[in-house]
Formats: sequence, structure tokens, C-alpha cells
Amino acid sequence: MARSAGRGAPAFETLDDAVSLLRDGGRRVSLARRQLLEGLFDVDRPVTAEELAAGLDGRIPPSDLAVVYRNLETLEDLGLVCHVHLGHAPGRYALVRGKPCEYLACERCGVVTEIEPERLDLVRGLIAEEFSFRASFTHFPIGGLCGRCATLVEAMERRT
Amino acid sequence: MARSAGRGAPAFETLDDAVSLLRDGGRRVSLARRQLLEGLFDVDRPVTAEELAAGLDGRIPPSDLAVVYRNLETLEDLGLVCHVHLGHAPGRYALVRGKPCEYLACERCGVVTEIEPERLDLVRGLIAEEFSFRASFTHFPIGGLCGRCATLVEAMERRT
DNA sequence: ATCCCTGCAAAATATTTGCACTGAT
DNA sequence: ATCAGTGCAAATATTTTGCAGGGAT
Repeated sequence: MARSAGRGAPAFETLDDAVSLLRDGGRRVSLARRQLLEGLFDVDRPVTAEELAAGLDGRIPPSDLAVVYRNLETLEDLGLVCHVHLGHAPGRYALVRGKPCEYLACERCGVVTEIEPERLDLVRGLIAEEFSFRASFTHFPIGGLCGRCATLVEAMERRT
Repeated sequence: MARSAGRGAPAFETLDDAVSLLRDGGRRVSLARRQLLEGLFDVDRPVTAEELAAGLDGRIPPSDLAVVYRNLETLEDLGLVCHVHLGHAPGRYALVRGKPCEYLACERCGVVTEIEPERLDLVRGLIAEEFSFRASFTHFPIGGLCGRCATLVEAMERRT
């Protein structure tokens, strides 16, 4: 299992920075890893292992899915990457640039919204006080209904 | 896919009530379904389909896993059952008695805490205001670290 | 030269689907 | 008698593991 978050994410801006962190972490800088990072920098949004193995629509050469999974785990151990589980869909992986993102995921339409961690600190504080629990919506997002779907569902409920 | 919640859960107390709701919903009252409900009443906590199919340690006769999944979906459509995804583990199913439960799930030690929905209404309100999002922690729980693990992790972080 | 990483195959886990037969209505 | 539900097999989807050979150090 990959590291459970924590241990301040190393800041990095460029591909070369990331590659250095890979090396500093004592791992080898293979072509597969370099291209994986290239792809992640290029798309700059959470993508599935499958998409990465398929080459992100020509951005990088296609590669082996098992290797992609293994390398994503490696990068996650080093704190360069983290992954989210959006509903029942396959996990999605993204670079961690400075702060990890948190997410809202609509269970009805699937829309995902990235939220900067600070904007959830009040929520986190409330949960901490009430339940002595340090909530994080980085790995598992906040589920529910987006504004549009909530309105729609309310309308349906009234018509019942 | 099962119904996306909503449509007020029918209140029921006993196995017979549940069976009636099954019948009222236009579904047949088969032995398998009766026993599934029996098992759910008996354990009274969220269990996996696998555990149900295995007979819940002798509480009910073992049965076919595919049928269990199908019947859980049926019961969910009727609003008698709902399921949670706790971390990466298999889904867990429980009777909906009155109000559906919400959950906190520690991503480190796996401890799960049931929370009565009202106790999360402040949190829900904050999220609604800030993000126009109607959060629900019934199907996907609040992830993070329980008090004990948070303390532990903090200690580890300080030692770094 | 060492041994980590790759590439491919196969396994593991969780869940769904197809279909002939059975049992609830 | 009808047709929803069962039981079993097989498929699907996601992720993990084993192992022999290749490339980074």
C-alpha cells in the first residue's frame, strides 16, 4: 500500500524537478517513469491508469498497464502523485504540486469539482471538534449532489 | 444501478414489515429474500454480500453470491437496504431503519463510526453554502484519520 | 556487475450478466 | 399457467503479483 499521505509534499514545478526527486528518493529514472511524469505534467488533471497506459491520446507512447500501476505507486510513495476514488469509477491519479487537491463528486451526474484544501478547513474544523476526526477529501471525495442535481431531485421528490 | 436515494425511506421495524414492503413493491417473497432480510435484521450492522452469501456465521443458510447481490439491489431499490463503500473494501449493506446512517471511516486503522445524520447537518449546511453542494456521507463516508491515528501520525511527522 | 524495473501472463478481488430451470403468484 | 427469481457458469472491471529478461546505476 502506498504511503498514507502526511509528510509534507515536496514542492516541484518542472519535469526535471520531479525526475530529481525520483532519483533522490533512490529510485531509477527509467524511460517509462519519465514518460509517465511527462504525461501527468501534460494533462494536468486526474487520469486513470488505463488512460496513461493507452498514451493519453498520443501524448506519450502506450505502455504496459501493470507497470503504470506500479510506477504510480512508486511516485505516490515519493509524494509526487496522489490518487482519488471518484464514485465507483477507476482511480484517478494526478501530480501533487505543493498542496494536494480535495474534491466534491456528484453521485448523480458524475461532475467532479476540485477544491483548495483551505476552503474546507472550516468543515474540517467542525468535524474535528464534533467527532475528534481529521477529515480529508483528497483520497475519498465528498459525495452527494451538485447544485443542479440537488434541484432536480428535489423537484422529483415533490412530484411524488 | 440502484435508486439514488431520496424518496423517504419507508419506516419498518420487524421482518414482517419488511416482507410486506417487499410484496407491496410488487416483488415476490422468495425464501432467499426472506432469509436475506432475516440475516440483515439479525446482524444489524453493515455486512458484505460475501458474508451474507456465506450465511453470516450460521445465522442463515449459505446461498448464491450472485443472487445475494441481485436481491440486495432489489431491496435497495425499495429503500429497505442501503450500502456504504468503506475505503477499498467490498461494499457493505445494511437495513435502512427510518433514517439512513452516515459514516466516518479512518483510512489508516479502518475503524468505522456510524453518525446520525442530524449530527452532520451543520457540516452539510456549511458545504451547501460554500459550494452549492448537497453532501451525503451515506454511500461514501467521510474519510480521514480517527483521533487515535491522527495523533500517531502527528507524532511521526514531528519526528521527521 | 548489480539488481531495480519492465513486459507479459496470470491471479485476485468485487460485481455483473446470461440462461435454463424452479417456485411464488 | 405465468413469469419473476434462483442457481450456476462465465464475463467484466480494476488492480495486483510472479517471473524471466533488460536497462539504469
